[in-house]
Amino acid sequence: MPAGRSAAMEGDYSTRPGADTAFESVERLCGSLGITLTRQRRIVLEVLQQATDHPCATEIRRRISRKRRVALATVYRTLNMLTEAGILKRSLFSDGRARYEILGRRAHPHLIDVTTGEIVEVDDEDLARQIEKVAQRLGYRLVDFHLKILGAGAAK
Amino acid sequence: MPAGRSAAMEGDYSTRPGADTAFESVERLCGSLGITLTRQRRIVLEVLQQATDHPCATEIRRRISRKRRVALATVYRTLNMLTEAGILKRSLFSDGRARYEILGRRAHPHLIDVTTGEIVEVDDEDLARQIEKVAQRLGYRLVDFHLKILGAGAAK
DNA sequence: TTAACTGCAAAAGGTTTGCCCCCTC
DNA sequence: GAGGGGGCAAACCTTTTGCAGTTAA
Repeated sequence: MPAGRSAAMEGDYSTRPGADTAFESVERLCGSLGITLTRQRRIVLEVLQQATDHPCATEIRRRISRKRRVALATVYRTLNMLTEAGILKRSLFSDGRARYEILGRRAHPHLIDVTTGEIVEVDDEDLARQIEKVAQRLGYRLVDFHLKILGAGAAK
Repeated sequence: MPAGRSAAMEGDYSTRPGADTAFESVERLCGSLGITLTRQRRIVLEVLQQATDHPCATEIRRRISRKRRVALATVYRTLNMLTEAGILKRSLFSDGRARYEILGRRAHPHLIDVTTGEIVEVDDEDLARQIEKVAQRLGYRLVDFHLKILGAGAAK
């Protein structure tokens, strides 16, 4: 099991700038897809909206349960529904748990520090473009990609 | 669950050219790492050597059990040991099972046809180089990468 | 003989499902 | 009163582990 995800795990995840606006757009998206935004689903979305990391189902529930209460099964059902609807993105990391994020922006790589387990989001337009080109060359239309770069920290 | 992995699942996986030589080198590698190649471990390696796909633990055992017999726990223990030794590479795909391949060559992307579930191996030196550069730019030394490109088949 | 390895069965951990209640339309 | 959603607990599936028997150095 990964060692150091202390910061995020302790619960002090901060708010992403512009979260409100994004939430409204997700809400609209759900509406247009015919997904009823119940209390529980809204709560799950809120947690993901506020997260700056990629929480798993139990972690999402843990964050919820500070104040409110949603059954774990409901969290899973919500995550599955929203993933199938294309609103969330599910990623599998090596700890065996699925982790989720709002599919608000383009697919982006994750860099995983193999020494600490820390996950860093990467933004690189060139890389994304090149991946798209590879898919095209093989005769496919790029739908999405999952790139995990495992790196050893330059730390001393 | 993924739909079409019919061909490989039916068991008609073919032999990779040059498999014998490669097997000897794996065997040597195990020796130099102090890993005893028992009957069971050799069988697991043989299956992986002959595979052209990326079988999961139960699938490996299924292929074994045509003739011989290895306990599933042993398959798992072997896969873990060889993965930790750096001889195998474990990849997580979206069906929740870990799949394995012999780490004989450089890390390479997988293209997954989202319509059929088919997995295609991709070779692209430029892409690999660019991923390495990204890691370096962020201050890491590239250890490995996992790139899954999800594409929609150009099929009619 | 000791240490490593295997098999079996049970346990573990994440995820899904069945069932029933509740709420809404 | 029909239908969808949620809670709870049980089921499921992959993977791990404890233990006892076996093999090998």
